[in-house]
Amino acid sequence: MAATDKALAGLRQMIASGELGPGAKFPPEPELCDHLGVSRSSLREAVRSLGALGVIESRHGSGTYVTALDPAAIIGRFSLSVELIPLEGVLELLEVRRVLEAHATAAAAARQDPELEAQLSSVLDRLESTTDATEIQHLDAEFHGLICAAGGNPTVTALTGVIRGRGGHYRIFEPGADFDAIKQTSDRGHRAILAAITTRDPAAAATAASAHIAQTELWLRALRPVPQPALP
Amino acid sequence: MAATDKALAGLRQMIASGELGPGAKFPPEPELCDHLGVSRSSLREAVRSLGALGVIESRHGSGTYVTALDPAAIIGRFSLSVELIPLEGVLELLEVRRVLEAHATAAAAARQDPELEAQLSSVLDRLESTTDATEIQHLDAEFHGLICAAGGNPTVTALTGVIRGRGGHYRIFEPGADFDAIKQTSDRGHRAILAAITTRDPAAAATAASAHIAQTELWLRALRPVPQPALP
DNA sequence: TGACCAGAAGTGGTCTGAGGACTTACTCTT
DNA sequence: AAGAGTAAGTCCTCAGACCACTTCTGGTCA
Repeated sequence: MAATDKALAGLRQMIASGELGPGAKFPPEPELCDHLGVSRSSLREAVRSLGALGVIESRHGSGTYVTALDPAAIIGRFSLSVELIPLEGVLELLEVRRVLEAHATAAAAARQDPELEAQLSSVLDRLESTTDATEIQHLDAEFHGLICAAGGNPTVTALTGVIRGRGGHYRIFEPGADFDAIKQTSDRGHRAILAAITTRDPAAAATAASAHIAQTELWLRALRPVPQPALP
Repeated sequence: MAATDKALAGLRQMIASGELGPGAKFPPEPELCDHLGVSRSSLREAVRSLGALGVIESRHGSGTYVTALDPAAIIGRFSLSVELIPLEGVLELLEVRRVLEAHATAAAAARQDPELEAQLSSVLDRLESTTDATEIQHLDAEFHGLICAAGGNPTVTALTGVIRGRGGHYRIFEPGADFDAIKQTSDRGHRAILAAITTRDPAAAATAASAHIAQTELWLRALRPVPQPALP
């Protein structure tokens, strides 16, 4: 077994066995090297691997710790890889988002939360009054993010957020021939979702959300823009 | 900006910009070090990070390559972190699986594929005739995996597979007082799913799959076994 | 007594250099 | 033309040194 793999397995085992729970601190690097039987370089590469996956966190000068192992945070790490997925794969991911977000939107509609409805209405007012692509993207993310959060499952919120972020790199809302038509269709979709939530109709909310995202899928399929995602 | 972060950003940028597409080969390590302005240690830690995320693959003696950037493969990498998530988080993830698998099962039912139905029936015959916990787990995974694959979205298949794998670490089917009752309920759930698929009823299939997984969630909530996942 | 500051110890971050292990391509032999 | 052997290219691992940051400790001063 390769040295780095040995270190990786050892670190994972320390967590899986319950020896180190969420938030626990690992021994110092030299001690871990002895314990795992690898050099410091190999150990550090293993630590980086688990760090990229959101399982371990190194704090300079302080130590190395197990993260909270919160599923939403771990899924958030996916954005590093999802942002590099080509368009073909993004379409597969959008189906996941469509299904999950329909579910979350239905749950949000069942909650009967006037404050949420006021927030959403405010976001839509701002969204409908702008034509700036970046602002559209941010407000769209806020709208859907608020709804997903109201759905009550942070994991769903994180997962849909990652996928939405990837889709946003393909700029549908570039000023162009179809801009007005696309924008109007999008705005109507958002209003339909809000209406279903306001009338506390989960089934209608799921349908509206599903249709709205399906529309996005159609635009992406049709546009097939140059797959050149912008990094943050 | 820290050295490793600089290397990480540089590597990602090379992929995101389109300079290196899926399957492309990176320059040798010394050359990359020059280009990115970091030492070999830092570069290698960055490569490991992207390797853990399924974006980059290093082949000993050959070179470092961009992976196929296939979303299913990238999601599969999640199992390394998901397998360490505590029970509380697993319940959130199971809701994701329930929603996605209901969707995939409905799609499978709409496909009208006699060969699939024969395969599923065979798996259930074997599943119903065993009481071995490990075999139950494998056959259960095969049953649900076949259905998800028939659903047509590999990303959904990968995602549900990762979550199912995590849930499997909690051994519901340990021989005990409730074993027979649990096993019978589980078997009935599987038959209900297969019946809906055989009668080509997507709505019934979605409902049956959703109910079956919801039952698993209930068992996990009730049992709250010692969270000691087994590593492969 | 309390707050603040300086130093010391602990810990991760980075760099350099060396040798080993594996893959690949080439060349020579049969 | 096929095979074995060789050489070049590349990643893997280790070791040691030094730097940067955090944390704790002890003392000082108001």
